[in-house]
Amino acid sequence: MSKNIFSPVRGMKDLYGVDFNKYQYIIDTAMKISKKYGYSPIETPIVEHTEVFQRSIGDETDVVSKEMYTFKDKGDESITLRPEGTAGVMRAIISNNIIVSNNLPLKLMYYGPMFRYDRPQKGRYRQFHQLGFENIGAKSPYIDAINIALANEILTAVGIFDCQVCINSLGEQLSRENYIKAIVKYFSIYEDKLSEESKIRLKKNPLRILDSKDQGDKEICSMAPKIYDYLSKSDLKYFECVCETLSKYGIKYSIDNLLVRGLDYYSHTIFELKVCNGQYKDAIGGGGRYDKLLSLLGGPDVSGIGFAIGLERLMMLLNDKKFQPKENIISVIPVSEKEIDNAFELYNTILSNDIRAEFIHIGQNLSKKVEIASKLNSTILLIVGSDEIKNNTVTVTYLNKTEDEGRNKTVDRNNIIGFLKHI
RNA sequence: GCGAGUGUAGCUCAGUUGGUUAGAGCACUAGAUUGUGGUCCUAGGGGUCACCAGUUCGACUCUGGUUACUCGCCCCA
Repeated sequence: MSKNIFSPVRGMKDLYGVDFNKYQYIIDTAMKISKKYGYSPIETPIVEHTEVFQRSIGDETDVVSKEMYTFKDKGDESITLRPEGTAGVMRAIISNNIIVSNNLPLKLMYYGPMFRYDRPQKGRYRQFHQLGFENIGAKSPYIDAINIALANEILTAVGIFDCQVCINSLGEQLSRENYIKAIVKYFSIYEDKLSEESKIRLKKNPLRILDSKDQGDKEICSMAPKIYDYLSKSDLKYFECVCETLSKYGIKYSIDNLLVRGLDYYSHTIFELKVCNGQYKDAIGGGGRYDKLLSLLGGPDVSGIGFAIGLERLMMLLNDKKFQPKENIISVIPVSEKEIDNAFELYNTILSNDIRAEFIHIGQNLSKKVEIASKLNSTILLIVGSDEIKNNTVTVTYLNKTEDEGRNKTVDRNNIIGFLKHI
């Protein structure tokens, strides 16, 4: 097919049918769980000042440097379609003066479309959806563990059971800086053997070398200094407490010293939720603690922790069959034009009793109308003809039954609502 | 930004070393005739073979370019 304006813009897609049902189900489930944990919903604008993302995510990250949808508006202001949710939520906290104190955790959840100008592929779109949670104000290993438990609970509730929790710690800023110095020193020795990408990372974002999927890089990484030797005593104790608490919760996790994050604002506990079911093995969610994010954006110096789940990736893992609608759709059918008004009256009565129904009056003959009803997946027909009107009855036909099973049934018109409610 | 693969009917796809009028299944429309659809039968509609150029007597088929989609890499959720 040649290009036409009726196909969506590259990397964008229409959400409807089974996928829409999956989306709705995930949001509903997450909302329910979020209430239990004391989160309240927030919806921030899709567009923010470009600086909001530059300052929080980090200028050097790929997300900011090459994946953002950035435009000049008519006032010559640089604005950006949000590539993730956390930055906007932090900005909202500051601009609405939502009170955050060190011992009063503020818990917010959000969901909606995010935009990254990236090459589309399986489970990745330029407009995609995330569901995220932010817990701001208090810093404690217990809160970190609860946050991970929450992420895990949502996935389990939705029906993802083969999910693996990977955690790591990036420590306080000073610990991290020392560690980065150490790995730069280490990787510089092997610079010639590193992949081309990692050579660039060495200068731009050395931590990301640890995350490389290149075989050669992996071998070099296996001998690299580990962050645990560079964490301060309190950092280490904090991390150990997070792990112990998770164990107490009964949450299986694995410590991955090579786990790093793509956004610059993370510190301390970071985690990722991976799914490994053979056909697909990638992170469907991830997050971590951010000590300096709020103050970076001009807010109070308060720590927070959050995570986000990629909804398209999650939806991909859900079984289509469970999300196909299967209800008993009722169709009201007048036999001929003479009965249209009478049948329409019946149709309205049904609707006013909050029962879903269709009114099928277009079609040359009864045969045609039944065919239309059938194509609408209607299983129950209410036939109104001259005989029915005369006798004040309705003929009920079950399209999913055979003649032998009692396909047709005559019901008194006055009892029809009661009859339908018991189906 | 890099690599690979695909593009033929509404959908899923065939299409012989290049040769008349490009096919199948499903879907669609009608035959159905006065109150019953789904399965069987019959007929019918529907294609600039993604686009542009080149080679050739002749191109869906070969070559080059463009474009779109899909899948990887990078990156990320």
